[in-house]
Order: sequence, then C-alpha cells, then structure tokens
Amino acid sequence: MAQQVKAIRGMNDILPENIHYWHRIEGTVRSLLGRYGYGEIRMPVIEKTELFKRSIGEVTDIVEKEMYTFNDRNDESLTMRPEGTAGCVRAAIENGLLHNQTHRLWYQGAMFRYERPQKGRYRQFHQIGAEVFGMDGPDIDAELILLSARLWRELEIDSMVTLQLNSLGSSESRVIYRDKLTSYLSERKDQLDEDSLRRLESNPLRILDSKNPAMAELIANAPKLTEELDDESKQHFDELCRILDAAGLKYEINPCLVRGLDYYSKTVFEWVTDALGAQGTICAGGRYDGLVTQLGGKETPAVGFAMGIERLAVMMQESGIEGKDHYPDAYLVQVGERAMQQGMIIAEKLRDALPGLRLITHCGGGSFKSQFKKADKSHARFALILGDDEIDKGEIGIKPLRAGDGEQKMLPINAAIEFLQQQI
RNA sequence: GUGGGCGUAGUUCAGUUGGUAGAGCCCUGGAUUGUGAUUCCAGUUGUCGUGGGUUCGAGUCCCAUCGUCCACCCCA
Repeated sequence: MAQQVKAIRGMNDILPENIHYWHRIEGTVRSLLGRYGYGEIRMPVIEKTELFKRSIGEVTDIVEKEMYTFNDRNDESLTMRPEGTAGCVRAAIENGLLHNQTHRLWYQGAMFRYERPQKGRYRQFHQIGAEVFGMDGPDIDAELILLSARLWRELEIDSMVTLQLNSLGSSESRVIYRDKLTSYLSERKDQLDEDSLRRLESNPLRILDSKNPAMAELIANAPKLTEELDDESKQHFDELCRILDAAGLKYEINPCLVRGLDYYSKTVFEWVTDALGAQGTICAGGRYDGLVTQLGGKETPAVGFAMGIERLAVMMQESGIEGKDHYPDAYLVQVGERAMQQGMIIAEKLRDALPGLRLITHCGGGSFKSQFKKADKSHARFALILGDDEIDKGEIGIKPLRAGDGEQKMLPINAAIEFLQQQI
C-alpha cells in the first residue's frame, strides 16, 4: 500500500455520527438570531494580512505567531482569518452598511490559528459570531447577552455555564489605569512570575487573569479597573447591570476579565464553564467602539460576541445531550431479479408521493436475512419488502421493525403510500 | 515555543524477566425452503507509528523522528 496522506494537525473531520450536534447548534442559532432580527452575513475565509494586524493588534500572540499567513502568486500577503470580527467590520464598511444605519449581523464559519491543539482548541475551528453596528447604548449590549443566555437554554447547557462581566472603560481611562497597574507591578517585580514579567512589557492587563495561584494575592491587591472608569463608561456599565438584573439574569462582575484582543472597550463579557478542562470560555465578546475608524470607516459604535462550536459540541456530547438524530422511516428490501429491477422505480414513486419520506433503498443484493439485518441496523421504522410474491401481486410488504408498530402486512402500492403517510 | 502521558486488527484494549501476536465489539457466513436487534457456531482483519541501534532473536531494551492527548502560553 502506498503511504497515506493524513489530515493536517489540529484540523479534524466531523463524521456523520457526530454531525447531529453541529446541526442542532447551527439550527438553533439560525432560528434564534432570526427571531431577534439578525441578518446572516458570509465573508471570505482569506483576507489581506493588514486587516488583522490593524484590528487585532500587531503585538498580540494571534498576529505574532498564530496566523496562517502566506504570499499569493501576486506576492501579496494574505491570511486565513483567525477570527470573524475584523472581516465583518471590513465587509460592513466596504458595502456601505455604516452610513447612518444600524445593523444586527451574524456569521458562522471556519477560523484558523496555528496553536498546539488541545481539548476544545484546534487549528481549524468554527465560530458563530454576532456583531451589531451603529448602537452605542447599554441596551444592545444587554440584548446580545440575553440572546446568548437564551441560546444556552435552548441547547440545554444553561446549567453548565456562568456569565462573567466587566467594563474596560474608554481607551483614555484605560491608558490611565494601565499606567497605574504597571507602576504597581513594577514596584513588585520580584513577586512576578516569568510570564507576567514578559506581559508587563507587552500587555500588563493580561497579568490580571494569570492562572498562577502564586500571583493571586498580588493581583487581588492591585488597583481595580472598575475604580478608574470614566463617568460615561461607568453609567453605561451600571445601566447594563440594571437591565440584566431586571431580566433576572445572573452574572458575576470580574474586575480581572480583560480580553485578549486590542479592540475592546467598555463592556466585555465571557460565558465560561468548568466542563471543558482548561478551555473554559465558550462564548466571549464585548464592545469595540473604536474599531470601525481604526479600519478606515466612519466613527461607528459596535458590539459583538463569538462562540466556539467545537466547545459547545463537546459540552453537549459530554453531558449526554442528544442532537436530533434523523433515522430513516423505511428501508427497502429487495430480493430476486424482478424485484431488483422494479425496486428503484417503486422507491422513486414513493418519494414522489411522499416528499418527506426518509427511505433507504437496499443496493448490492444479498439474502432476505442479510438485507433485514441492514434494515435493522439503519434504525429504520419499517422494512419495505419486495420479492417475487409481491411483484406477482403488484403489492409491497411492510414490516414494522420497532416495538408497538403492529404486524407485518402486504398492501398495494397506493395503500402502502397512504399507510406511510399516516406514519411519518 | 515549553512540559507530561500515550502510539499493537476498522474500534476499545491485553501482551508476563526480550523467543516473529491475542480478546471484546464491529464485519461476513451459517443454525433446512423469503424476515432484523437476542442466542449458538464458524470465518476475515495487523510492515506492533516510522527510521536506526543493541541482540542468535525486539511489540517488549536504547536513540531519533512523527503523530496523538492533556497542560502551560494564548484564546472561542
């Protein structure tokens, strides 16, 4: 045998036996966002590299070492999208969606990051994202959060997730806070671990959500971002909390919650779970009022979130939640030359008459016994039987394969259609 | 990029102090003439991740390499 070609590390096949989780997630999201008035948008998977450098931030890990970047034949630097927001903003600007308009958008698709794979983290992964443009109030922030909460309920994972909330303030107030934090930490350099020392230079805010327990006390005593908020951000945040309270949604204010991407401001939130090991975030987002102008658009407030489909699917799988399985209604067993000649034609007649019918036609011959075994294995409710007897009489046998569906019978084709219609 | 665990049949795994491989599931066929999930019987399946080395002899020991899983980093 020749050497086989294998899939790329961190890029997985999703097999039919697992696809129902994806269908359930995607179907629920499509329906739910539709009910909230969000319109679906589809962007290219590849964009100019510059787009991500300008939006995500040149010195972030994503841009520095995790992007799939290459030059095309025209020597232009292109990148496979590591996230969806940048492309969505680019598309909104480019298609003129931001001129004195508001838009509620959502998208879904593959994203790519060159990272070491682990549970809930892959090199090709899939996100569903929602982005809203042109609204600056806390009410739309609340809508996005309430909408995501409803999604967890509809997916039956609401008992496994909690909401964390914070405000990063305006970019001005964040600069002030950043200086305060940096000087606090610089005075205590001897207590910082190796990672934190590095982050002190690159992104001091990230030290706040360090996982190292040795850092916990230092962080607990550090100046709080919430105490440095500008008045407008504070009002915005208070009003958001008020709406969530009024809606009865539980949340936890986490002053250490900072997002990894540079473009966030004011509201940030994360839905987290402890069911997934180290990758506890299933959905994260926030407000990014400055990004549109950063990408060359007219000043436009914006807010959005993204969720990881793999992580949702693993949660559903591990908690025993079933997706919708679509078993066939019937499996057509056909034995003998005449039956096999007519079987396919009869199956087509049934499909004409019953457009919703899930019918598997047996192909490849074999004994009644072996065909019935396959019929059973397919989980079909009924075996439809075509043999010499049935062909002679112009009828078709119907044998229920599941308990409580009655006895086997033989019916003329039209009666069989009527019978199946009642059953499916 | 760093650290740890693991790579044996399609799959889940066993394989004693080194003596050229086994089980369950799956799959195929059968237990009288055309009827499935049970039971019984029979059968197929492997360059033991890859490449070197030690040895009379390596799935087993050593080295390298690749893959995979988990964790760090980072993130959805």
